[in-house]
Amino acid sequence: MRRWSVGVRDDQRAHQIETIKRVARQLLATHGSTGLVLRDIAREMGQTSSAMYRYFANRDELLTALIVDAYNDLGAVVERAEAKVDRNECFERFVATGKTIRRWALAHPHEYALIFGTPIPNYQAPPETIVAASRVVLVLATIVNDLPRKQHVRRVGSLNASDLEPGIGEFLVGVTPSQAGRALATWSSLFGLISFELFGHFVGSVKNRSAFFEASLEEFWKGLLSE
Amino acid sequence: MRRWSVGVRDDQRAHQIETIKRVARQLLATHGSTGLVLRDIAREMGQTSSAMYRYFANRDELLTALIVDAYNDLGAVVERAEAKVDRNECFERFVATGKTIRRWALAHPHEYALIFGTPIPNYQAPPETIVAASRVVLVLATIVNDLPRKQHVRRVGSLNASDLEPGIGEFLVGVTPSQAGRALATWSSLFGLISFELFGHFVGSVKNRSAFFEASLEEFWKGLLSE
DNA sequence: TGTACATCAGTGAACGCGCGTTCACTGATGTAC
DNA sequence: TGTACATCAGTGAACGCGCGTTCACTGATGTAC
Repeated sequence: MRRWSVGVRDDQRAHQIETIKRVARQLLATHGSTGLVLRDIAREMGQTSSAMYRYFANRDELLTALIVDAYNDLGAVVERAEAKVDRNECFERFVATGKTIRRWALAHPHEYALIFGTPIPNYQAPPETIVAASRVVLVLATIVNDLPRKQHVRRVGSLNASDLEPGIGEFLVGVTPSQAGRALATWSSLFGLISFELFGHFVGSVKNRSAFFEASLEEFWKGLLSE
Repeated sequence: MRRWSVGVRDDQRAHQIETIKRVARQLLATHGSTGLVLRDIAREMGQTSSAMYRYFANRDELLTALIVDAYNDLGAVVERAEAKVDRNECFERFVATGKTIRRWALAHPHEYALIFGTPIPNYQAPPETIVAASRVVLVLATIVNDLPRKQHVRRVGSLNASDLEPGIGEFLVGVTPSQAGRALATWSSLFGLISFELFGHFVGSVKNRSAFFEASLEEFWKGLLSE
């Protein structure tokens, strides 16, 4: 029978897992996703590559852990930033959320690419990533849910209820499917802007990326609501 | 001195280069960007891997060729589709452009990822890719340029002329920088929508992706113009 | 409290594989006179 | 038109390297009685 109190060994195990992931994130940041090599992580830690298999069954499991962590890290940072804003100021909450997502993306470009960039070939994301992924989405959804006058959320013209998944009603409450569609499009636009910037598609056109992002963010909000 | 008429050898050479790229695109489509392996391409062609070096100095050069081709293919397809629409119907031209980009992306997901997804680590895009990249952008710019009443293009509130690169004025003519910013944001939103769909971020929320895209496209256009 | 045993972390060598790239070469095709 | 030479496509073997993963093992740490 397993002891239910957490002993020294368990502590060290958890600590070691954290170290592996920290080093992995470091390599990710310096060498890109190609640099995520088990042997390099072990070398960096002064250990053998086979030691890694005490903590992760294989490379994909480590990758999953990093993806889940990235979603959670972004989620936590955004939740914290958004929570600081007056609950009644939905626009300010939206701006804080957007700016925080962008700041996190710029600070962790490779982790951002991991979760919002090209899917990794031959890698199937397990369900646990979906749970972690929903955190940021939930922040944005809550802002819409907290709007005092929901009828002001613009509809997406020719969108029917059947065009969206039924589950969407649990996230976005008190709005019509057509309005939910507008919210989805707004989020997609937000991440589109960040991806375009991060992946180099504003080279030669946008100079002051922060100013452009923040100005666009404001317009996205205006577009979400009807005057 | 080189013969200026193109001989049989030159024809065959050009044909061989096309074959290599075609096979490479096939492998890209079936195995993702990881599947882009010189040895596999050669094997598929019934040749030795070293034979590839008659046509491409190294793997990066082939990659560049594929990227340039992808941009040009997308550009050509979009140009053709957009040209079919009545020049006076700017909205219809925008819709045709957007729908064609999406259709191409769905038909060539890995080529789309190559040019609009996560940048490839340790790969520096040479200037020739930028030229090819500008074709699609130009189509979208021309639609805005052809608008009869440009004052109806919405401005991006707090955007200054200095926030954009000066060269933007050569693409988007007759509009203020603030209006050009709105156009840029619209394009970014368009590609954001496609990337979100392709990279799996609408799983669990959007069911009928075509309907959602087309409905959103219409809203993007409305957002571009003030009533 | 002490002892026998079980559990776990980490080692080091090896397996099997695949990669991009080089190089000396052969034979076919084109070119110059 | 014929011949000598240059150019080119493609071969096959090899280099050097790195990868994920396995496996028998050693020694330290925790557990049960």
